[in-house]
Amino acid sequence: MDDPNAMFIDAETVVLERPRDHKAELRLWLRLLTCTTLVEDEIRARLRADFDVTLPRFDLMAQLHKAPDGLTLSQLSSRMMVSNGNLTALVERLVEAGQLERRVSAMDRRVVNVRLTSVGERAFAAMALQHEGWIAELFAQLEDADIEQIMTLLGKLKGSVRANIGAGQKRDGKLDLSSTMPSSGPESGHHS
Amino acid sequence: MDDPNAMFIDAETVVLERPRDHKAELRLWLRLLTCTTLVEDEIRARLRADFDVTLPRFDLMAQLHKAPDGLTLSQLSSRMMVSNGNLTALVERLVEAGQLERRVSAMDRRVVNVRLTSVGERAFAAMALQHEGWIAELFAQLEDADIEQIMTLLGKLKGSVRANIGAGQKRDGKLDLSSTMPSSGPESGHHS
DNA sequence: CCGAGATATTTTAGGCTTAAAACATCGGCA
DNA sequence: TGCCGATGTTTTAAGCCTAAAATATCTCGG
Repeated sequence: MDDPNAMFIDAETVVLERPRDHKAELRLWLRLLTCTTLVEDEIRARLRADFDVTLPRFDLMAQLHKAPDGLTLSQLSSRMMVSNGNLTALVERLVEAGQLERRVSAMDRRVVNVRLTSVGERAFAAMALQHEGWIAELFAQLEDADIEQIMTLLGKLKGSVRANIGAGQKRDGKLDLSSTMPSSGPESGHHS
Repeated sequence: MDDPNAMFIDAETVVLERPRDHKAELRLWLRLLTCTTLVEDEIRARLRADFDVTLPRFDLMAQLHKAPDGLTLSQLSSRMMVSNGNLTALVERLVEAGQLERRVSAMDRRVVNVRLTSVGERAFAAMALQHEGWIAELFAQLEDADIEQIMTLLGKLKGSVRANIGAGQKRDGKLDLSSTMPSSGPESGHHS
């Protein structure tokens, strides 16, 4: 460690030898979060002002719209990426409002199936039309090529995150089933 | 629908004459939201598991860490992009936990100034180190060039969204003050 | 000095969110 | 048949979040 060459170590070498810092990734994450929050808050405000509906309710209706045969609560929670217990009250309020109907499955009495009523379907159609326009408006300064590029890069990001989710969970002794699942091994070859 | 000229309208014309559809923008928005949610949920879970801290608390401490002289509640709410009333309870809990201290400004008794205690500063330092590593881990499959590219494109997106925020508020008869404001948005200059 | 607005924060009412525990039901199996 | 572990949903406790109203204080013109 008293190597006389030490005095010749320049900035570049230092960068190579020190644990690499990851400020670039951190900045990217913060920017991603900012973009999402900006859009989300604006859409939330407009949904409220024009339709008196909250974002979670709109999201729930959107999922059901895409599945005309209805969905179970578990399917909903997985697609909306919210916790299971969350849906109970959310669905309840929309049932009360007449926007959707809920019925216990005949096959499996644990399962609750939910679908839009025709009232809910019509209400959603009107909101979805506006919503699409709002997004287009907010994104107006992006060229078609920009959109395609971000889609691709975010696709890569999504893959990276998914591949590394749960990787840190070996810290404690909890069960790790991910290695038994297709395509999401924590050690799935990553080289950079 | 039964316009006799309809038979002569080709696909290109239809595209030009119909309200353009914006499915590409919509897909991009959904992907953006997915990426953010994936990262956010994972970071939230790790902060909880390793430090027993919530994401909003971490965010609050991060803002204060960047401002060693402390911040007012208004500055905090603007930087964190959350509503003002939200902060009262959030700050209160962290004060109780000894992580930060709150004092009424001597200059202006409406103003509350908040800063990290040395305990809070140390706690945050440990968390921030881990946090940076987690983000790097989740983003590991992105090359340096990818990161730079997404940063640029998201910068453009951010600009687009900011430029169009509030533009849709003239729809109904409600008061629109935005045109009388110097420039809306959290980053606009403040005077105190 | 006074009062009208402006500004900073807190309070209120309602809703969203999670993790974890509780409850209900199902399917397999001895 | 009777139990046991897995699965689907609800409940609970705590906290986060917003919009809007209420409160407190400041600034400034008269």
